[in-house]
Amino acid sequence: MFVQDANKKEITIRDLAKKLNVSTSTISRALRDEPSISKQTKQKILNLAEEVGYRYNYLAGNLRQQKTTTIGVIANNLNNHFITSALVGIEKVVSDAKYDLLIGHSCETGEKEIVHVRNFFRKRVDGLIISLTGRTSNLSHLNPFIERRIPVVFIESANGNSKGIKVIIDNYKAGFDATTHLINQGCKRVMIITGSLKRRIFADRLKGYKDALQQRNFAVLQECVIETDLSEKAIILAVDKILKMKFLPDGIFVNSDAAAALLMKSLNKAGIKIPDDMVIVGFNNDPISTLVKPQLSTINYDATEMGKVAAETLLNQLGNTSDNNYSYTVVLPSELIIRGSTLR
Amino acid sequence: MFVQDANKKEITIRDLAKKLNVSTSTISRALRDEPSISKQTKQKILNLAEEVGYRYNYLAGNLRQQKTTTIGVIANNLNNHFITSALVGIEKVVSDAKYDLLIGHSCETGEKEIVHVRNFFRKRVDGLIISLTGRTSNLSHLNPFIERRIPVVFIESANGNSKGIKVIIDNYKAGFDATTHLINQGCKRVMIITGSLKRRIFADRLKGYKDALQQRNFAVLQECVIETDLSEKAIILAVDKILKMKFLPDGIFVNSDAAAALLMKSLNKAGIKIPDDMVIVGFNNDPISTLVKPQLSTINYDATEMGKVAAETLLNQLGNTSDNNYSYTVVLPSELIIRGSTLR
DNA sequence: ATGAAAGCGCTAACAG
DNA sequence: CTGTTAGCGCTTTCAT
Repeated sequence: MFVQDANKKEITIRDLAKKLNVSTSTISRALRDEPSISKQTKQKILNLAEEVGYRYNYLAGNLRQQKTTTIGVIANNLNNHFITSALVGIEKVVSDAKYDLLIGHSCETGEKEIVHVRNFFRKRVDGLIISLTGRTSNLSHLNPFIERRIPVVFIESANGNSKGIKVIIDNYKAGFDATTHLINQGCKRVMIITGSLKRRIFADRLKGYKDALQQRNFAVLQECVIETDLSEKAIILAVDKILKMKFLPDGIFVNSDAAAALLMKSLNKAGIKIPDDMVIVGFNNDPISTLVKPQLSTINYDATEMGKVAAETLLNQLGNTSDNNYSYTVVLPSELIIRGSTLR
Repeated sequence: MFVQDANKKEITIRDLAKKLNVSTSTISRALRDEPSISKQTKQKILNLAEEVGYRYNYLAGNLRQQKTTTIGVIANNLNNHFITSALVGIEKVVSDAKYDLLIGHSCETGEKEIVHVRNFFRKRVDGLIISLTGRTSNLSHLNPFIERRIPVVFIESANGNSKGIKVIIDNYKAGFDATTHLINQGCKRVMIITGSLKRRIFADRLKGYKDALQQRNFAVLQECVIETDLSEKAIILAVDKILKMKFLPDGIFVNSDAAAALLMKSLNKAGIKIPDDMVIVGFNNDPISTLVKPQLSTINYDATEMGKVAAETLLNQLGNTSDNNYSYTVVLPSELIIRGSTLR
């Protein structure tokens, strides 16, 4: 019985047309609810379609109309609370707008990013949302999109002056605020653990960190800037490095909450007490930041909202073939949240 | 200059055919590297295609071949470490196989699940991977897939005897092991905080919990089974409930690590010490389980591996129109990990 | 308000 | 090894 069903031929508008003795154009128009078709014929057609289980063939429709109603998302790291939260926002907006969401995972590797970009281009997505990997410096793989004015939105990953729309927070300010807070808490030796400085967001935060120090007449020390990929391994290594330092830092600005939590745990294990011996501020306000003890001070911003804005911005761009408005930046708010890890 | 590019017409195989004075079939065959075409013509064609920037039109090809090379995934909750880890595995296998991944987020609501299932059916995905919401009891929306023998894989959400492939762990055993461990740690009053019992996975764990108690001659108390959606709010409510109990539990089996971590924090706040006053075992071995103090005992299994297996199983099913092998269950290993939260 | 006809870009059966 | 032909299922002029 099931096998029978499996072999059932799909109903096409031609079948409907035949049964009702009208043309396929009429069927097509009725199904799309065009005003030119009379109420009665429309009703007849809709009823029959329902009855025989007709399903619209997007393959054919899309070919005819040369569009896919599909948005591509390329995530640099799906094991990341920020990205998945942003994805929630993107999915909501995109699916509410009746678009489909194609997803690719670059896994922080440049080659995979390129493969996915190419693939999405060939698959003719109507737009692209991308969070660049830390290793991406050359964006030429995006040229096919840019040349054709297919909207590209960079989320949380503005990269120099590339074309396209950037949705970010003010990372300079966030870095400045976090660092200033540490200084205000009495820190004399503030360290920063940053992600890849190839990524503009981290470079901006670092600049904020440096300016905050200089404003208070603190030297910016080479050894107090540790560039990592913020992975578990990298944090373990960073801890080793810290513990071997002649002068321990008394405050650390860590560019991710997950990394900050891990750092805190490792420092604890080495006998360093937070916040008594050292204070720590994280980034992102991940759920984890309130589950560790002490709770983490952090920079908060709404990742899901950022995803929504990215998707809305993208949808607004659709059909825009002019050069105007193709490239701009949206800056969303962020704030410092002070918790136990910096209070003593 | 860019605007010019934007208006550039797409090259088709017909264009290539004209330029080289061959037929479109030859072009088509050459591009697909069919052996029937001579090396020379192939080379000529490939060169020209490259030169003029030809891009294959999947819209046309897919229509012609009546397939999409697309897999749909419907996630019940993207704010969930298990799901996103599984997604990593799925994405890897699917994209390695040159398939595309369409994603939908049901957000734990049955209606959205239905909408996405319908949409993916109409979009003619070649297969579907789904993690059901806790509210899904009726699976009739999947019938269109099942009737046509389009592969459906349930991940971490076996539901009764529905058709399709299930990829799960032995939740009965996991529940049994976790509970037995608590009893072995001296607990006389073990509580379980479970997710929606409409979901088979939770029902199975509960069964394991009950059997473990009975095997040791403990009564199964109604008040010691709290059914929730494992959300933050629900856990806060559960804590209230616990604190008001006449006899406090001395051990709690919580069906998610995130919930367990939050529970631990709230109990701490109420002056209850873990593991001294109460021991806790979580589920999933989320990263968070090692970042809280004490570290959480938990049930470990590999979510990414589960995603991979789900995707591989699905791809294996493609093209199988027979009733054999359409429905079966894959059980992956899981294990209890003992950490500080149950050691006293 | 409806129909006829052309065609989106590709593939496949058949012929040679 | 290559060409001819027909068509996948839909939309869209242009008629009427």
